[in-house]
Amino acid sequence: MKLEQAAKQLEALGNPTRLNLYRILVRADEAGRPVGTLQESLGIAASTLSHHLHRLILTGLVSQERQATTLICRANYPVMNDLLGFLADECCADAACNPSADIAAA
Amino acid sequence: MKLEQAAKQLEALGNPTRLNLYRILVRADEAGRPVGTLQESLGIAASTLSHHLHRLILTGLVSQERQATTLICRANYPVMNDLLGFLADECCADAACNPSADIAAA
DNA sequence: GCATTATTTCGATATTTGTCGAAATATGGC
DNA sequence: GCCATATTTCGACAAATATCGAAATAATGC
Repeated sequence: MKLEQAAKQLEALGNPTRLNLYRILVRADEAGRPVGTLQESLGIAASTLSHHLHRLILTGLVSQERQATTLICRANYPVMNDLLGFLADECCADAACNPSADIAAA
Repeated sequence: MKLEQAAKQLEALGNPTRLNLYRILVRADEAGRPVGTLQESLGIAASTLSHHLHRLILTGLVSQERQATTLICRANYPVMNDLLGFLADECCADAACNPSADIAAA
């Protein structure tokens, strides 16, 4: 069920620490960010960061790549695009999310 | 902080029952839905539904209007638009979410 | 293979969440 | 004012979450 998947991803983003984390990764773009520097930026325990990263990775929103001893984290844009697509298609069908089109739709 | 607000709204949508609920309300459009029919559609206890509705209302994603003894619930589109805007602006800056533009951006 | 650095897993704990049924409240009609 | 219907609030409880420090694992370089 697609709705379950969307809910999981929304839940993953629905935590201030994780949303901030995800935002940092998006801004890092293709270069990504090693886990270590993420920890410094966020100022949380390594184990806590690992936990949040794990949740983002489980939903597919973030991916990791090893480079020697460090792990590079990157935002997975296609997944976010799918999620935005779901919200637009399933939850904001047609003119519903476009106030100026309400009159035309009615 | 805008990020906190966005996280709250994402969290509100990040539960299968609430996402489903919100979807139903979006599809009901301007007509909205009384709490009672929502309960039938979702098949959950009235108190549970009330709890979920409360959370959606707290974030501004849903609003209610009294009509005699029944409460009509409606999706609040501008709030969803703001949220989508936040995701697009803060978290998917520029070409990041547009795969075809990656080459141009690099 | 050992030391070093990077990251995760483990265990613990306080807080939050999701769910229910029962009781309380609100609104309108008689 | 009382009754019927609609909805919320009140406990209660199991499950999930967020957080930490300490210990374990992974990977490289010597």
